[in-house]
Amino acid sequence: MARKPSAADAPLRLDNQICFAVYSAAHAFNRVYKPLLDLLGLTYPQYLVMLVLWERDDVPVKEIGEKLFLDSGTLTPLLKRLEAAHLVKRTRSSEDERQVLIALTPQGHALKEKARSVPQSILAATDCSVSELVAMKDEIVALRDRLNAVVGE
Amino acid sequence: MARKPSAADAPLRLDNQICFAVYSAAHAFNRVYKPLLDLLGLTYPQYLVMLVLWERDDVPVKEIGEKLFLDSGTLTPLLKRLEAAHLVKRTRSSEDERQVLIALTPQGHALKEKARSVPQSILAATDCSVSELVAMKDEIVALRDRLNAVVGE
DNA sequence: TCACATTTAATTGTTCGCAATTGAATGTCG
DNA sequence: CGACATTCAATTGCGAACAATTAAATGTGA
Repeated sequence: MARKPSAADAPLRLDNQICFAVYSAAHAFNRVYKPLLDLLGLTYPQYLVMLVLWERDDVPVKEIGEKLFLDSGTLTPLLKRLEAAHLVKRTRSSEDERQVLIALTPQGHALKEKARSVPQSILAATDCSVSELVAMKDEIVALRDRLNAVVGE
Repeated sequence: MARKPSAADAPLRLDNQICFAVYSAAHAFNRVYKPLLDLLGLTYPQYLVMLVLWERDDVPVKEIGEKLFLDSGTLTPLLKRLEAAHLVKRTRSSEDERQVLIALTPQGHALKEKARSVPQSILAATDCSVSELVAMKDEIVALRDRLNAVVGE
């Protein structure tokens, strides 16, 4: 039973799975980012949150979650760690007391300058042209959005 | 100080990051897999281990780790959970007592048949042609391998 | 043979990621 | 206005993921 490679098994072969490609590529990115982000004192998900805040400050947790596809169970402890590192401040909104607004501290703002060298280091590690990467990124985003549409976002 | 959108900020914008595309696509895949794998009683990483074992049985932990890019810190507890679920058996190799060999139980073997419908459901969720997916997969794998080469695998 | 390095899993501790629940604030509808 | 549902963040519990360390088995070289 299932001793020799069978054509019927092809869909279950690891190397044929796009999702394993994506899964393992995500981990590979993480490993490349790690030493760069260690210099900033950030983990990769924390870096993503900082990217959001460097674009727009004073944002409710909900909005960060929508941009990063993460929920409060992930974000609440992560944001508390960023607060403990003096990079953000968490304050309950006065208009709507259900919301918690996340604002950068001066140190959080300042970290942006140190982070500017990161994307270029990553680009070098990919050994790809910018146009290739943009094309791949657009394809992957389109795929992601179709997947999220199925789950029902 | 960084009030209006600046061209210098483009590399730090979330939407320009291929790695966020990959990261968020991996999570999107996970969400699509979840209800399918719940029927098998597996998590996604556990499913990956089972894919490896369905291809070749009686494999040392090390080899599973190399195929999935995971280390013993991740695999040891995961394999213990698969053993607790009666899907695999862990036995120390007699030739080399450092190695632990992972073998499928009859239930582990049988689960392969239930899993055959999974890849097709995923394919449907992507709303892509097979050839498109194969092309993307190959690109992503090539990128992953270049990234892993930089870290030094 | 014996000291030493290497290999392999297991362990410990920290951080994600998510499902499920809780509790407070807000919205809605009769 | 008042019962009810909804929204939002926090919390709890579990399963990854990985760095760092440990311990045992094996390999290597003097």
